[in-house]
Amino acid sequence: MSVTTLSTTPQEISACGTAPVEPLDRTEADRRAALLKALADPVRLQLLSIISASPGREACVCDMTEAVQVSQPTVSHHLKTLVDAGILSRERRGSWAWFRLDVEQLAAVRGFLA
Amino acid sequence: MSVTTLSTTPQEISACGTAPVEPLDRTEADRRAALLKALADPVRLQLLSIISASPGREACVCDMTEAVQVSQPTVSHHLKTLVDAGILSRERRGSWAWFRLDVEQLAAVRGFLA
DNA sequence: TTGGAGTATCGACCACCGTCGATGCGTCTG
DNA sequence: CAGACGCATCGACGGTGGTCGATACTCCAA
Repeated sequence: MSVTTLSTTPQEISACGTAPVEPLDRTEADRRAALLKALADPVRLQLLSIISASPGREACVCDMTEAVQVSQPTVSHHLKTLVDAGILSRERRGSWAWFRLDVEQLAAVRGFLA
Repeated sequence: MSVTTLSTTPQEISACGTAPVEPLDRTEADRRAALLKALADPVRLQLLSIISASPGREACVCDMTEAVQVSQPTVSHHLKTLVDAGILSRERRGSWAWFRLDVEQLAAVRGFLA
């Protein structure tokens, strides 16, 4: 077969002269995008920074509502988003709600960003 | 000063008994959120996976439009988003547009996710 | 120079997201 | 028990983002 002949074998050559590369599976892409989307908000990054810097990587809501410049319902909403994504876990201790960082989930994000 | 006395010193104690932690600066949080937002889309993750797996970490648009299930304008739009975020760089070679991955920018994202 | 192929831009539509005030639900404390 | 406090949920609003078809732009080839 001549080098100028177009091939129909699995090792096909595209118009610009490169071998095609299979993209990431769409389902897996959806999963990863959902995780990144949960992280892609400035207020949520601030909340995570507070929790991450706190002893035991856990913090109480009352400390966070004072630290960021949004209303209490908005803080609650953002925390729920992070819990739903599996990045935080919620635990009630009496009147207060505590949130703990899931370090493995965050490590997983760093992993597929490599 | 008694332990039950509320303090107004910098080492204040909040209602739930922890020392307050300063959150991430809002401007820096905006910067990081913008980067993560650019990554937080399944189609963009698929495009990045193609580029990342290609020799030299660069790929031609024509290979990508065939690999993902969206229209050509949409592919162009997503690539522009990644270029604007500084994750990709664009280069024209004759008729074709090539995109190269900025590995340092990705490393920076992994860095502040630690 | 003219045609065609590869990309980018435009305009529009629809869905989703961040935000808030108001309100409901638990929990502790007089 | 009643009130107060901490937090979650609801409903609504405005802004943003993903998608497409149509179209303009750019470069190469004939």
